Formats: sequence, structure tokens, C-alpha cells
Amino acid sequence: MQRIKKLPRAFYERPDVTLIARELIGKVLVTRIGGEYTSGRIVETEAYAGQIDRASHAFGGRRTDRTEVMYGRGGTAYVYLCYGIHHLFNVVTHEADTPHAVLIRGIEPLEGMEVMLRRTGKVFGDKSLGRGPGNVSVALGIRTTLTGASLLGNDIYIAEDAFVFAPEDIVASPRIGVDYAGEDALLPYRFSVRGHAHVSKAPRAARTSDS
DNA sequence: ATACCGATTAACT
DNA sequence: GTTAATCGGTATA
Repeated sequence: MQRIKKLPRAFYERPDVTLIARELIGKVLVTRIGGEYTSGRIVETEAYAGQIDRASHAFGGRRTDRTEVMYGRGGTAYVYLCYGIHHLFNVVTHEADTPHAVLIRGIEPLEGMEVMLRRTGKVFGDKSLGRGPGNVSVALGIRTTLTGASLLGNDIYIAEDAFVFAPEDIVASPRIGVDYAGEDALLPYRFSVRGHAHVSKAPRAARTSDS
């Protein structure tokens, strides 16, 4: 394992969720599920700004059993099931009672490749491994049972190493699959590494000027 | 108890 | 570009 440092609580508790989403690009997401260590470098994220964001599950201050963890401290995992099959992993940010979150949409596989290939059923070299939030969770073994877990623990956490992407290669664009959010669907809250193979391809309607 | 819908994906035409 | 798959979350009654 290379030299990496787990992100501290203070990273997550800051108030600017879009800044955090941008800064998470290039960081390393690590899981230890069933004793198996896997990791990947984050290349695509989306920010969800809580009460004031129509695309957020917590819009208007809505609180349900599912969304309760979003109201916890920054540095908590929020995992929920989408379309009945996809486990989507989010990072809760800001302080308690402010339900901001960042969806992790893409990773470049780093460690535990054999485990990830077994979990996904893909072959080595398949660039769709880790591309798209559902695939990220399959590769890393993330399931809804992890919701509420602390990102300062050992089962799942985010760390940084010496690697950084060039700032000009990190681009903002509208979020995917949030057409129901009205004007908020147009906000440039999605961050990705320009041209990276593990960034999901945006549907035409949500695409920006790139390619 | 029931009905509708989704922060998706893969496989189509 | 279109669509089926699939089932928990949420609202409504």
C-alpha cells in the first residue's frame, strides 16, 4: 500500500459543498468489506446542497428514515438504493442538521483489482469498472447496510496521497438524472476529470459544450 | 394497504 | 435515441 492519509473530520464539515465535491476529485476512496481491501481514485462527483436544492433528497428540510443520515455530521456515509438495484454512495458534508452531500459517480480502480473484477464480473481493462455511481458501489462492495457509517472509521474512508489532477482538467457541468429539479437541474454541480475514461458519459440533455 | 417513482445501467433499434 | 429491469422509499388513504 502506498502512503496515504485519511481525510480529517474538518474536511467534511466545511460549509461549501461544491468546493468539497471539487476537492474530492483525485482523492482515494477505500473500503474494507469482509476483510477485502479495495480502493479507487475519485474522478467524478456531484454536490447536493440540502434544503435549498430541488435535486436533493433533503430539499425543503424533508426528513425520513432514509434521509436521516444526511442530517448527521459531515464525514458520514449516505448509501441508498436507486431503481431498486443500484446502491449509490454519498458523502455527507457540513455540520449536523445541514443535510449536504456529495455523490461519488466515478473512480479509477487502484488496489484490489482482482476483488473488484470478481465483484463486477468484468475483465481486466474494462473501463466501465468504476464508471457510474452504481458501478462504483459494486466494485468497492458498498451496500446500503453501510449507510450511516463514519468515514473516519476503517470500513470505508477517503484519503489523499501525493497525486493531484491539473486544476484546469477538473470541469464543472450539470448533474445527471435530475431533470425533475427544475432550474436546479441546470446548476454546475457535477465535477469530473476532463476526458478521463472512468467518467460517465452524460446524456445529451445534460451535456455541456465538451465533446 | 396501495400506487407511483427514482441522484441508473445495459442492451436494444 | 429508446426501453426494460427491478424494488425500496415515499406519499396517500
